[in-house]
Amino acid sequence: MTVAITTTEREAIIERFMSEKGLKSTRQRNLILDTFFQLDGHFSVEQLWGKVRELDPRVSVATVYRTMKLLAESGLAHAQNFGDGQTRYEPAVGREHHDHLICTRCGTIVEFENDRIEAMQEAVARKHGFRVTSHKMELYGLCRACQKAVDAA
Amino acid sequence: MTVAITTTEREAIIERFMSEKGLKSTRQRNLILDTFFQLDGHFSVEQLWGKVRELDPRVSVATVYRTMKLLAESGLAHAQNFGDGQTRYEPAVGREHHDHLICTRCGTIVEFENDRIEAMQEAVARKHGFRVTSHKMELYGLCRACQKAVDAA
DNA sequence: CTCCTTGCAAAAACTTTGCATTCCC
DNA sequence: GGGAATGCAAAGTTTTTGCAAGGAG
Repeated sequence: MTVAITTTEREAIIERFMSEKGLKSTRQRNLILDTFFQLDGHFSVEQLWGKVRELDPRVSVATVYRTMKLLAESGLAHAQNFGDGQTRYEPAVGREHHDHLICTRCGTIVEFENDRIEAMQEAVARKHGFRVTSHKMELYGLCRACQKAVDAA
Repeated sequence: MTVAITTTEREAIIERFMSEKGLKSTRQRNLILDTFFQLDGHFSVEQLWGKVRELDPRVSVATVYRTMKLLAESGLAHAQNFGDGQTRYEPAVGREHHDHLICTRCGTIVEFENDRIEAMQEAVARKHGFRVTSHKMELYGLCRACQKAVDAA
C-alpha cells in the first residue's frame, strides 16, 4: 500500500523543485504542490484543482496545469494516461518506482514493483538498441472482489 | 517486425466485423477498414483520415472516428495512448500480442514480445488476487540513432 | 523595480453529437 | 420504403496560451 510522505519530506521536495528550476515560491504553487504530495495518489488535474480550491478558491485551473507540467518536467511527478481522456499525475519521489494493476470493473488501482521484470525490460530494450529512461506497465483485469461478484452473477 | 496481413485475411476480418455487429457495408466503412488493416501500424485518427482521403476525399473525420470506435469495441483494434494527446489504433487480430519501445526523441515505435515477462506479470497479478485480462507495457527511451545524435551534440 | 506568476478568457487540439440527407438492404 | 450511416458544423472535453494585472525577490 502507498503511504503518503511525511511533511518534512514534502517540504524538502518542494524546496528542491523550486531551487532547481529557479522558480519563485508563490502562494498557489506551494498550495498545489503541498496538496499534490499530500494526496499522493493518481489524480487528474481537475480533481487536484478541486482539493486546492477547498483551501483557496482563488486558484485557477491554468495554474494547476502549469504547475503540474513543471513538476513532471523536473521528474518529481509522472504523467499517466489510463485511457479515459484525462492526464493523471502521481508523485515520483520518496517512493519506489512501481507499476499498476487496474481493476476494469471497479477501478481499483493496486501498485506493485518487481525488479526481475524491470531487469528483463532493460534486456529487451538493449537487444533493440534502446536506452530506456522510463517505462509504464499496466495490468488490466478483475480484482478479487469483482471476480466474486461476476462469478456470482 | 510487423508484417501487414494478407488481403484475404483483411477481407475476412472486415466481413466478420460487419456481420457480428450487424453493420451495413458502406463505401466509407470498407475504405477505412481496408486502409487501417493495410497500414497495420499505430496510427492516429488524423493520420488514418489522411490516407483515406487520398483515396476518397469525401470521407469525413467523423466517420473515421465512428468506425474506429466500433472496431475497438469489437476487439478487432486496440486503442492506445502514448502520451501525446492522441488516440492511436492498432490491429488486434491476426498478430501476436506485443508491447512497445518508444523513442522519446524521434517517435519511433518498435514492437516486441517476451513470454517470460508476460509469465511474470501473471504471477504478480495472482499474488495480488487479480485475474488479468490484458496489459500494456511501454518502454520509453532513446533509439540507437537518437542516442548517437544526442551524444554528438 | 524587474521579471516571474497568475487569472481570465479566448483559443487550440481532439473527439463526440444533432440533424438533415444519403444510402444500403 | 425504412432504418442505418454519413457529412457537416456545432458543441464537448481537456489542455494551452496571450495579455494585463499582481506579487516575489
